[in-house]
Amino acid sequence: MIGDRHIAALDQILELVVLVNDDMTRSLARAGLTVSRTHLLWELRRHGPTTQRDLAAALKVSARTVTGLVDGLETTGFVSRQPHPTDRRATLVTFTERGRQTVEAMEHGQQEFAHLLFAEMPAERFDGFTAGLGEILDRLRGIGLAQSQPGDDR
Amino acid sequence: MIGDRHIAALDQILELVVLVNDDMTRSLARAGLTVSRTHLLWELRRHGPTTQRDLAAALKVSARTVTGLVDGLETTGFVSRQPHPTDRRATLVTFTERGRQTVEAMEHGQQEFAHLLFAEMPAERFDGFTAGLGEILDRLRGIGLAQSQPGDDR
DNA sequence: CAAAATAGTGAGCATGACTCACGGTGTGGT
DNA sequence: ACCACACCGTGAGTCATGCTCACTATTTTG
Repeated sequence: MIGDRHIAALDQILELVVLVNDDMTRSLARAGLTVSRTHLLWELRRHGPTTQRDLAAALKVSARTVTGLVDGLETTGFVSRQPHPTDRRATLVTFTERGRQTVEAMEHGQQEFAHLLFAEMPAERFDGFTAGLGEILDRLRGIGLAQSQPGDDR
Repeated sequence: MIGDRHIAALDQILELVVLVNDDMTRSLARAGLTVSRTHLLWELRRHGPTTQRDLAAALKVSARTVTGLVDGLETTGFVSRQPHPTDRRATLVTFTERGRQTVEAMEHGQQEFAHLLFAEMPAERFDGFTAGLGEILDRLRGIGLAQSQPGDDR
């Protein structure tokens, strides 16, 4: 029956999630980073100097969590805290030179990773994959994600 | 150029990872579970009553970590510790009735989730997707996963 | 039978997430 | 102009997950 093939495909997706997660975590550890702290650096990359409050909203975590992430990134020299020019309550988080260079190196590494995954794939298969993936993403986003219960993770 | 399409596809994959992770975590929280504890339950489901040492090997974590996971699952009533019949050093971790029912419910939920993702997808697109996904998984597994540097996670 | 290996756990550490409470600052209503 | 309220960041404390080191109890091995 068809159902079995669907379950097998879901198992493949779950394996992909695990492999990609593990790979990212290892790569980031080599660079002296964690996944959460990297999220924060990417937000800085997108939006430039940002208050901790805005970072909390963008990363969907509490303000207290951002304090901890910035503490860590400041200790290891990737970002620095600057007073906000007009609001003395707020602090602006900005890249240090080292932080900026690290993020640029990560962007380059990401391109290499994409090349590694797709470079030798026939165009037809690549297109078929992205078409299916796009549809799956639409459903995941659309269903609100809150009702379904995959119940497991591999 | 083609490279841009590859990067876009990688971004899709990273979004998928995030969405699936978040959805799983939420679903499990509703059931009173966490990802790691669920891994342990699935191992019990596959292999029946198991020593903590074997669970540690299966889950690729330290023995000490298994102690903590079993502590939590025992407190919330999903598993119980039984003395090993022949080795008085070891303990066998077994399902409680509640634990067994919970895992069966999760399996059912996973089937619903697969149905939700794939049910209305044309067979041709489904096949194209799984073909591409299979090739990507082969590369991820094969490359050892340790050399590449995606550097980012969304 | 003594020495070495194994099974589980206590203690202690780090990360990342949360809440609650609190001090300092900005803003709006009267 | 002022006071009450809202907002920003952080200290303190909690929980889950991982780790190592040290220890006891037991089994296996030489």
